[in-house]
Amino acid sequence: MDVVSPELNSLLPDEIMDTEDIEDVPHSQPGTTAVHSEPSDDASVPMETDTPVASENVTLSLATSTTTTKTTDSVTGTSVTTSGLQKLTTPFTISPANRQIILNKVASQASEAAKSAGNPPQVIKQDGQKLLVTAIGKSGQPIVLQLPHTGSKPGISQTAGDTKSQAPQFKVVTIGGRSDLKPVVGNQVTTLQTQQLKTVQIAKKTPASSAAPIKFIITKTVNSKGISAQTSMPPVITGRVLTQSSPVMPPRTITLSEPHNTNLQSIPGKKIAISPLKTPSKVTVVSVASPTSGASQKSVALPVNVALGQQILTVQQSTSVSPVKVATSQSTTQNIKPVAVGGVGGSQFKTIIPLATQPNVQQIQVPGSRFHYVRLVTATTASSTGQPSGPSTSSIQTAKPMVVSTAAVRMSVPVVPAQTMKQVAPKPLTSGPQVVTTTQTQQRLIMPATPLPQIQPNFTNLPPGTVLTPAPGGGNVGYAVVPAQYVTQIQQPPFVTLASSSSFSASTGIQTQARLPLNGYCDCFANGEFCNNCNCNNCFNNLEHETERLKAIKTCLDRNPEAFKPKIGKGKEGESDRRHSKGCNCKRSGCLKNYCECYEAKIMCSSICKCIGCKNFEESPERKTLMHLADAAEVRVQQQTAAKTKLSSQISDLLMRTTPVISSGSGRLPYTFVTKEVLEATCECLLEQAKKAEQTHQPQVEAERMILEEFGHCLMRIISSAGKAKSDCASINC
DNA sequence: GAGTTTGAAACT
DNA sequence: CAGTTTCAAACTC
Repeated sequence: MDVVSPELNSLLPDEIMDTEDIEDVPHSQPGTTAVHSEPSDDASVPMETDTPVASENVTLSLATSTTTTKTTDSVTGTSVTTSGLQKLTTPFTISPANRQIILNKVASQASEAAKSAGNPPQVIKQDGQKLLVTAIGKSGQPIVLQLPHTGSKPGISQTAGDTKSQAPQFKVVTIGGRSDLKPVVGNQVTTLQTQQLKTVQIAKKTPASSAAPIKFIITKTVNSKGISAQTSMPPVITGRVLTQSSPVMPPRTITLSEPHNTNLQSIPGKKIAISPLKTPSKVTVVSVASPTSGASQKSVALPVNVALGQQILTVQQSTSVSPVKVATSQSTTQNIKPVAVGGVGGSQFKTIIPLATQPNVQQIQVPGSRFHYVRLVTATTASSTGQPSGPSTSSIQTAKPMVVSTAAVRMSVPVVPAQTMKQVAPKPLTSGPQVVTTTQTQQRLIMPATPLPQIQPNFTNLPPGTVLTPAPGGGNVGYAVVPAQYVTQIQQPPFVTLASSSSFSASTGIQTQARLPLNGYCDCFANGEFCNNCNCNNCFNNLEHETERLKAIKTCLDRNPEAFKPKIGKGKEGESDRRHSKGCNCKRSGCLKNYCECYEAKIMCSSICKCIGCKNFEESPERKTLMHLADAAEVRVQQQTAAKTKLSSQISDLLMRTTPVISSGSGRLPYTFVTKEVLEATCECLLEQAKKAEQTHQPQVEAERMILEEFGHCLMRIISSAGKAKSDCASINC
């Protein structure tokens, strides 16, 4: 069996076309109802019908009401059942010959749409294989995707149950922007099991040659129960053609025209969330059921994950023999899970409406492409002729999560010792509480950073209140360190730690755990710390209930050995990146809010994350924007701080410099009073004294003394004058 | 500070 | 393993 039709194989990227793990919808009625796409070029018979027709014009009414509408081609008898979404009716016409499908939104109700089943609103000329994409909820023009003509002869009918019949490669992708659309699970009788959709985000690092990161969204049907008459979905391919070698599956060449030029990409607000570094961990395949007879019916549902509240419109296509069937019976009850893939500008919806009966459709998020890619896998039992590399089996294969070769994707998530933990080296245990000096200023109870099978015995055997301190060169193993505030308790007689244990001596770990705050899972407990200054009620996460606490710890570790491991550890060996040990599971925050543990830890989401609509990857424009904003804010704060500091410094310096000037009046230095006039006067005085001594015939020594005394008098007068001037200025300034 | 949103963890 | 429930943190107003 060819899991992937040759056409699709030639159209889809290699990594997308990796079908090894793609789960296919099981056939409850193998060989009778399934319509299989032929790998060969002969794919002219898209519908299961006993009546050959020259042309197959199928009008489908996509009703979004709660009722399910099934339309039937008047010519071929092909009926299409749509499980509706409210207030959405989209009739369209299928022309298998030209392989075009046009979807146009109409405002009619579901019933009207059903009535219009026999009235194809549009007939497409049979001149090429096209895939039309329309925007549901918008009046935009339909998008036409041109598929390469396979050369098949249109109009050739296949009998029901013909496993070699080729489903027409009709690809209809409807993209809508209604925010109020919600998936409706009908109450009608259905032949399909309730199906659930999930999103697989395949992340890979942006290839160097790629202009933008590629993201894949793969949808698959999760059918845990057998479904009668299920067929795969018709292939719907959008997005750029990618090539990527896969270690599992050989590369495949895609020849489909690239949808870059389609209107799909030009639809505003269709930001597709890109999940980086992710493998197709979430795959949802919508089962497709095709009735083998008028009574039986196969439904085709194609889920599409779209951005921001986009809803999935499921279309059931029945290929019943009866020409016209407008009924709400035999509808498919499907649990369609809307997936918000991100984006901006409000809720939008994308709907991929499968028209063919067989192919499985997988929505793919291509990192960086900002568009949804849908991988179509045609489950068929037909001969594999023409199938380039697809597996050929005799039965429809079960779709499995696709494994995409993403060499750049970091897969392993080794957990390293807690970053926030204070690692201490074990000390030889002795009896009784021990208090050992430590370099840490504040001791905190630390849980072992490693899985504690080795530590646990010693840990549990530790006397309550034992304090372990790091030893020089200690390993990475963390041990319980009692907070400093509890050291006093420890140093007290042992009754402190055993006081309450007797009452719970028989309590199990769970019971003990239940007594702990928040069932033992408060942050303090999770962090391996005692509760301190918490608002816990009836808190047992303290030293007084150490026994119960240790039991609870043991219980937690038994249940989850990594319970006390840090969530954020280092990446794979050789990688310096920090990674979340479990990965986040964000759905609505886009991993760009602190709700996301990855984002909160300022790390990128990785392949292990299960988030939907992730934007927390390196190439994410949203993340870059946030980072830029954060950086800008930080820079701004730093600049403001620096400016304040500088200004303060400048003010201080200015004050320091301007003080002499300002106080020049009152704080004038004494030497400023020694002016030229003062010096001349002083010199005159000294000369006058010298003359006086000469006239009196005083000895030289006496003459010098008289001159020096006069110099002293002059200085005294200068100082006196200066002091007087300062006091005068001060009095004036006041 | 109250109400809402979100997602991890527990639970089924 | 997947869906549901719980609830505290994050977020908004």
